[in-house]
Amino acid sequence: MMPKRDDIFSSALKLLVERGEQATSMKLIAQEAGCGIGTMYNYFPSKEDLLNRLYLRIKTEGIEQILNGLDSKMPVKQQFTQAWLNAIRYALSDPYKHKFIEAYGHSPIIDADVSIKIMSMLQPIVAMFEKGIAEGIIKDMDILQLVVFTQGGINASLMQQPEIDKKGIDIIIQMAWDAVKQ
Amino acid sequence: MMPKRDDIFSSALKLLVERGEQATSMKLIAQEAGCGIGTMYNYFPSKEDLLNRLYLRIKTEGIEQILNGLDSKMPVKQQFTQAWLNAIRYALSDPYKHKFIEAYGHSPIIDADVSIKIMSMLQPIVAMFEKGIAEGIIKDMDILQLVVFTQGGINASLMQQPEIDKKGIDIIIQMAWDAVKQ
Amino acid sequence: MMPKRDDIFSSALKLLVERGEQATSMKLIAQEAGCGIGTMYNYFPSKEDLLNRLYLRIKTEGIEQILNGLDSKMPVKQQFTQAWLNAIRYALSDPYKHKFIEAYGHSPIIDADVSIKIMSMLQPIVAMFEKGIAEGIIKDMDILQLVVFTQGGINASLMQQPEIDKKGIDIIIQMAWDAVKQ
Amino acid sequence: MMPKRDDIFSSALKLLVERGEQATSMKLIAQEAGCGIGTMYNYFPSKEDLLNRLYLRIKTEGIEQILNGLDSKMPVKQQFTQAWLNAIRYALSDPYKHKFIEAYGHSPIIDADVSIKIMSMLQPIVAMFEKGIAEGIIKDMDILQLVVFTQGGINASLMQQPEIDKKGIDIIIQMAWDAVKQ
DNA sequence: AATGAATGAGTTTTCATTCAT
DNA sequence: GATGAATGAAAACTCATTCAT
Repeated sequence: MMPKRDDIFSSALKLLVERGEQATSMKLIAQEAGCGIGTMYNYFPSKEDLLNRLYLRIKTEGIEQILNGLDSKMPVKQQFTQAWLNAIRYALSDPYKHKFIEAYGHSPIIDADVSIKIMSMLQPIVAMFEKGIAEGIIKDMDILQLVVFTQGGINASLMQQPEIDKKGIDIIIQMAWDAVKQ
Repeated sequence: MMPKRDDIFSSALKLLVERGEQATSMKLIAQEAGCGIGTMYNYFPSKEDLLNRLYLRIKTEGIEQILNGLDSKMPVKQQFTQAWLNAIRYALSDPYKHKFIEAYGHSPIIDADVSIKIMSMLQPIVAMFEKGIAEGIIKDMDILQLVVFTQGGINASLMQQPEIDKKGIDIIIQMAWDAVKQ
Repeated sequence: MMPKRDDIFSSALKLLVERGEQATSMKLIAQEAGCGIGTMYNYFPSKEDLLNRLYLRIKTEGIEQILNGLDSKMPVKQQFTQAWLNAIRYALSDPYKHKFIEAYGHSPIIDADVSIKIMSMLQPIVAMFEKGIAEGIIKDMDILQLVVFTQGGINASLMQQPEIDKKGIDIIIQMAWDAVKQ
Repeated sequence: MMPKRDDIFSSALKLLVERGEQATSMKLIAQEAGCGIGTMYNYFPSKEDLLNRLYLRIKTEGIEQILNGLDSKMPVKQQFTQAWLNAIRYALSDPYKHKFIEAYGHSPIIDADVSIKIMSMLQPIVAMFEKGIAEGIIKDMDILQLVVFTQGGINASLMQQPEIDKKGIDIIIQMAWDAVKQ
């Protein structure tokens, strides 16, 4: 669609994860993307903007993956398992993306409104937890807390163990389910 | 003991959490600490060294807090509850420290050997999980994974909810226990 | 050809000779060259690199001048006279260049390999001395020593007497010839 | 006599020659001399002053060595040979001192009046040349030029060949003599 | 639209010098 | 006198951003 834009995104992603924000200059991103510095500024008005758009895109993509194939009529546990399996597969499919999200999620460079925008996409997950609570199979507590705890545990596991296998994934999802189940 | 060194540590902590590493210049840290820039370089040979020593100190302090009052003869669940209660209290007692650890734990500026040094301090926690597994009350799986998942879930919850109350804390610890228990 | 690069070279030359390396900041060179500091770093990656390239360029230029019009078929004494006349004229044509070479030739900031590169350019001078020795009109000794002594004497004279006249030049060349002749 | 002062002098000499002025801090000199920084400032009011006093002392010492055993009633050629032999022996006895003189002789950090003070000590050498000219065995020209050329040639040779042997020394003195003799 | 040389504010770091002990 | 921690001005260098081509 926008091949140059995508080149810039993927170069930025790679460099930011490998070297950190401080050590990743606009010049370096341009070189890696195979374009001039000036060109980058035709696509993104500033470095900050580039980072924010990159974050938004990756996070959005990740959430879409998570929600993929999720059907609100499926049993809650099956939805839960499916969602986290999707999440883990996405993280493993491109470790750069997962590391980027972990590293920049709390960075002051990411605008607060981007974080808010993202939360709103998780509505189907919220609905799933609501259903589970209504059925009495999930702990009756603040849903955001349920999501956050589960996500925190799983992400930490994936950061620790990027070469995880099928059995490891099943174990992690089991832990996540045990944490939230009634 | 070393009042100036401590001043530098606490200014750096405050500024790094509030503004991020990029936006925290050595000059700014010196001003906040009430000393000259040169003085800082008498204590720390570089900015990188300052960040690493700060990370090591806070992480060490945190682990000492976690292990505080822990007795290997206590029942496993009681140890588990005690340890995470300690951890949460430490995080809440100084939110800057907790946020700093979360933000810089995976930063490329923190040397890998610092992370390794820290892992070795968690031996009593490892022993606790071993005991739990031997007694058949904790999932029989890789202990590091148990620690990482639990810590990830709890930390994410605390970042999300810095004003958590007693009841919230109990709920989180309950989730953590359910995640690891057999 | 490269006007900006040349501007930087000539400002650096002037300032380094007039004020010494210590007192010649990159900022000062940029101001004198009429460009921004950053621009200088587009041409030279460091101050050290700038000094070495300046040294190499001036020394190369000087040797080219010395060898100018030199014909290996000319009588040895005529070659000798011509060569040193060339050298002296070059030194007098731009006293800054001569002073720079004298001041920085033994400076620790100039890389050893630059000095070696330069020596290899003096091959025609070496050939001239070889011819003179073979003809029995020049002292039969290590050629490098002959070159070094002569050059040392002449350079010292020129540093001492920058306003030297035609007669003074002839006297110096005479001294140099007497020093090496059989 | 002033042991600490001498310690400072010899540390400064060593470091300045090995590392250059830029890379030789007052702190480093103090460490090498085994005293505190403050102590150095009791002996020398500034770094510049230290360098100038060091230069003056070494140059004076060198000239004293050159003049040692020189008798105005000795034949001119013998005086000449003796003087340069003295000079070369001094240079070889402590290569640091020779290199220091060569490196800092034209440095802007050395005050002009120090250079003038030194010239006046060379009176016996001047007298020797005058005697030689009067006797018709030395070129009838400006004496300063004779001194400068000879010294320049010899010094350059010594810098080039710090491991020179007895035979090499004789050759150099021969060249110097040939350069000035009628 | 694409480019990259030019820019200078801002960064990390150094070091001569001071002064309280 | 001896000391060295404290200082901050000044240095080398970086890099996001601009703009003429």
